Amino acid sequence: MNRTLAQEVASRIGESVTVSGWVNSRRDHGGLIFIDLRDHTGVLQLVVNPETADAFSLAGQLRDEFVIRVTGTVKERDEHLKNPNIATGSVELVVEALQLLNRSEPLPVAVQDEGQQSNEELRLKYRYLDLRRPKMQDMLKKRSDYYKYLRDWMSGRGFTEVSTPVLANSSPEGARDFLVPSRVHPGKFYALPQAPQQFKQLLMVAGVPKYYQIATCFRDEDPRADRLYGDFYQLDLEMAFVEDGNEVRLEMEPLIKELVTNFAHKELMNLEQDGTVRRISYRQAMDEYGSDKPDLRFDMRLVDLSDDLRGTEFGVFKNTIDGGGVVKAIRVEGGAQLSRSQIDAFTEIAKSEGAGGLAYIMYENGEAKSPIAKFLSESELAAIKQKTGANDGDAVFFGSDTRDKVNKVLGRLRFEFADHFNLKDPSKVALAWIVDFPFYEFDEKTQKLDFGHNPFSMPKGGLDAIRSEDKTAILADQYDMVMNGYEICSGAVRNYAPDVMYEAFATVGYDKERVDERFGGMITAFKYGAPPHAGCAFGIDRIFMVLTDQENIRDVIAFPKNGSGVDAMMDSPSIVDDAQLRELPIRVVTE
RNA sequence: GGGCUCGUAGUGAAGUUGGCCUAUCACGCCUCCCUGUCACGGAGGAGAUCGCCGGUUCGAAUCCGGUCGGGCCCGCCA
Repeated sequence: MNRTLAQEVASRIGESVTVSGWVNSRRDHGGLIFIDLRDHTGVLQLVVNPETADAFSLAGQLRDEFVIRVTGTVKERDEHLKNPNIATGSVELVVEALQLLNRSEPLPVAVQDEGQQSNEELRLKYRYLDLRRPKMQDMLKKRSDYYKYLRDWMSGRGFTEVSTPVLANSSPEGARDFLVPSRVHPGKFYALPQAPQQFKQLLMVAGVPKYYQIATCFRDEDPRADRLYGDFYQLDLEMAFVEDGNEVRLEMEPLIKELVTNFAHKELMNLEQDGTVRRISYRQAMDEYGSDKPDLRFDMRLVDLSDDLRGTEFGVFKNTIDGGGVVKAIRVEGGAQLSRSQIDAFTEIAKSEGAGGLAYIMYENGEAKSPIAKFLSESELAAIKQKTGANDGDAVFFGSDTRDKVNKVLGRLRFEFADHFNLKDPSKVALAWIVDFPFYEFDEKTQKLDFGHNPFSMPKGGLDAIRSEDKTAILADQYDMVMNGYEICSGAVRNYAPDVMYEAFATVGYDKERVDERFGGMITAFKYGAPPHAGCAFGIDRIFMVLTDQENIRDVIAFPKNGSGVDAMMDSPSIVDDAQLRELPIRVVTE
């Protein structure tokens, strides 16, 4: 039997075809029945006449989502019967034989894009039904094309795809691991890799010049709208004989730019004159945008006014500055139109980030209106207006606290104001590399030095730098790519020198034994002629989410877990048999 | 672990300053009518202990306490 797809039918007028699919809807006129048949290519109207008695009586019993196979003749519709709203609207299939392949109970979720959409809890529980929706079918297809694009591109650039183990070793320094007990070695555990970090570096030692893999990564950390619980995918890559992060960045930039323009058909903005992706230091990103993953589709930079307000009469600012803090401001174009209650809402957001309040100035009719204006001198007001670039109709909001706190508060407000004023143009993509991350960071809570981002990256300046006095001033040749406010890539030039590695870990309190215990395999390998190398990993689910205008990463995944790490459809995680546990051997202790 | 928020027929919503709620509407479901609809139309019908437990009250979907579940955010994510 020849099988035809719904969308092919239009080109086969006069022919007899057989089509299978689901009943999308049925319109029973008593003496004539229309059925919209749906398959993965679209919808096709079937017409069933009383003349075909068997088919007609069966058609009357069909319900939504019944699975059928029909044979009939493709007929061009009379002009006045054509439906321009559907792709196959100029034809219909006059049914000669109808076969019921399977029935369906009324569905617990909506499977049509039009009209009501079920809540996500139900959509996830009945994901196999939710995936019937044309939007989801589209997503699955696009995602497949996307993966092919990635693989073709990497392969075309001379990268070798290597699969690394899924049963690996625990690395407690990073995210929480998923542990897998070993039956053969009672009491010992594998861990699902958070990333194939060590394996890919070992491939460099092995002499693979350019490695890549679409790698499954596992992390047992609480999810977010842009971060899945459990497992997710990275385009993981590494290049040998690279000592400068620029080499990796320039190698990979074109892929991301192509994805934006050729694959997603969006407009790139914010590029350098020479067409490369802009590079911003971590320090600059934090100071100017209040974030290490700024959305650069809009400007709205943070402006430091501490010097201009050093002698101010306004107590809050004065105390902050005298105490070593900073006063910064952000200009919101058109912000003067904000209502009292809207400002209150933004103030609440500021407070939730740790601000005491939210001072502001509204510029209206040539005047600076503000509850704090009376405390500020003419010259101070002039400096604020000039430095922020505020015009009539704008508003300026202030943050006053330690530098990090102010950056955090104003960075959040920048994000929220952009939402409020619709500054996030979905047709545009702004990319940037955030570079020069601090190698170490001082943790206020534990009062200890810790790695800033990635302990495997090479400190700029090597051994000498690590031994220097001010550890927090050491930079790493480490780079993140940001896309419209999302971190989509993280990478580094790696530390391939055992002595630098030991020293780097010693600074945060790891002795040689502990380093050997944790990363012994890699350190040993580095003793046998490890080439310098660098690489990175792209969060490809997240990129796909941005490229397809989704705000939740679960919407680009076939079978995602919910925010509690539960797969509502499969009901995992679940209890296992005692027999299984005994074999491992593991005992579950509950309170 | 913390903050905010949501939970009402199979589905999506309304009602939430206590009484007019014996809970409203749309889709879906069931019965019947209908030969050109395409979100077909028409007539009728069934379907909800208002997430769960407790409290306040003459009276609770509505107020209070607790609890369970979802979502977003903070922490966390080398």
